[in-house]
Amino acid sequence: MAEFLTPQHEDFSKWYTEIVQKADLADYSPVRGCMVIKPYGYTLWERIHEELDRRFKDTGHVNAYFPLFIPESFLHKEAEHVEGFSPELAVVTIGGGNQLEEPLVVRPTSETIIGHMYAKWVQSYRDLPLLINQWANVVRWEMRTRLFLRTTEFLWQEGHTAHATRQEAIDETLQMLNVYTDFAVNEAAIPVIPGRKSESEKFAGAVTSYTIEAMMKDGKALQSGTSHFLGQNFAKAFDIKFLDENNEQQFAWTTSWGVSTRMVGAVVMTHGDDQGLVLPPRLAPIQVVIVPIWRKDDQRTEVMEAANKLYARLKGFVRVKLDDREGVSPGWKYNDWEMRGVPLRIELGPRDIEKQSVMLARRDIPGREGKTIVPMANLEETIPEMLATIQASILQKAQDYRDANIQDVTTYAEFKAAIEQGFARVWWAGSREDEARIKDETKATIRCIPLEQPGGKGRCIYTGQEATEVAIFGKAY
RNA sequence: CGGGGCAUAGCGCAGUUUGGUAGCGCGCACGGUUCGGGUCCGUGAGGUCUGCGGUUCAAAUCCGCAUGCCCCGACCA
Repeated sequence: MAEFLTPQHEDFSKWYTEIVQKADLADYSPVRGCMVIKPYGYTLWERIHEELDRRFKDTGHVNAYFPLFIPESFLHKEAEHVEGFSPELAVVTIGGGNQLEEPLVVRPTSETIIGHMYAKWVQSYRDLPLLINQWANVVRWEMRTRLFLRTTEFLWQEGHTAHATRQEAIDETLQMLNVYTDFAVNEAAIPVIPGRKSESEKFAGAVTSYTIEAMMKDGKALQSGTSHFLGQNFAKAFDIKFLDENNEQQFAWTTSWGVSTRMVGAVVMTHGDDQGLVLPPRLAPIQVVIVPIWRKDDQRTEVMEAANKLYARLKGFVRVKLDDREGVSPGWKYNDWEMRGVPLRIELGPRDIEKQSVMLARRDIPGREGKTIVPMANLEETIPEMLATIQASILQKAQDYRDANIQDVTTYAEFKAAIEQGFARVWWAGSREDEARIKDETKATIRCIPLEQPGGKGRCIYTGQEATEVAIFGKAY
């Protein structure tokens, strides 16, 4: 068999670039660092969008839309925020042929303009909490870009909430982290580690940042969603004030949280194999593909009739596609749909029709072992069951892989070895500077301080001081 | 921004060293053959060789400048 795809073990990075394009997820655009999300990739994003949006609504949030352009001065109102984002801003200076009085930045994120609006909208504690999300594009002028993982323009959702009390805002921040974790595990089948960001890794302007960190198949970490407790930083910068029950002026407490099209990259790099994508059934644009098989013309009529009937039947309860392309062999189609990561394939030929059965092939188990013959009568039960099995199975596989590549280490030598293949979990009491030195020496950073802690005390891996928490280090995307 | 590589048909490349009618594979179109794991045969369409300037009888090829993209490093969802 010819090589259609660079094997993962040979060059994971190349594998990724190739599969994203070959599976029709995205293509490069004429503008450097930007991508075109193709229909198949966009449908996957739509599935992510739907599942997240459902969870946001369930937790009391509503959607709105804020403008793409932000007055440049807004960015300057929060000191850390401007420092963090200045290097990567795209700025519009000309409009309608005239130099603008004040340049407009293309939003890199919307805390500032939303802060400005919230200040207008919030007068009383009765106006709180404000629980708004927006689905939008944002622009960050990145040095190096990669399809889905880091592009100049990307799609995301950003939730922005304002609360009357500190505790309520903290609860919101953690609630949304839980929502992300739930989504990642139960929809994307990605076993993420929820945790807190270190000082140097936190969002520009946040008091505390939380993250869900995932391990990709090359052992590197991908930050797949973030939730920030912003304290009163933005409230003070934008004057979001309200009168409380005692008729006293208070600053609001705000949060923000986001998941981006990077999630698509996470799905690709968590489950994909040398055959191509492996999509979790719950997110897959196509869950089942029917490949008809015939030899002679009379068989063709018979098979296509049966295939069309089957398609009409399945359409009611799964996302199904009938591959009726002519001129390509069934074997070619198998490979083609495997590359696109379709979880389940139905092979339907004369032999099956005769026996009133179909051949079911699982994407997550390659070759003959993944094939079973099932009676056509039970497909309403068999297919959803099989999809659920696949979903559970790829989650388990990803979790086993991750667990096998997280090591608890106590010496710096072990640490260095551990981060060559995955994550290192260590006792940590170091400073921002210690973290920077480790990054220089090993390229690894604190991915997160997991919410789930072992308790007790230990010796800090770097400083040798007494430490009360463990941190997870890894090389990051 | 530093280092490296590349730019020739939709895609992947050869041709550039040594200047002389622009080629191969895949894909695409048409016809036939095939179809239970990437069929086979035939016919055909498709190129201002990234751009600008120079050398020359003659430039994809030599020289200069520019631009774009990819990979590796510092910043980042």
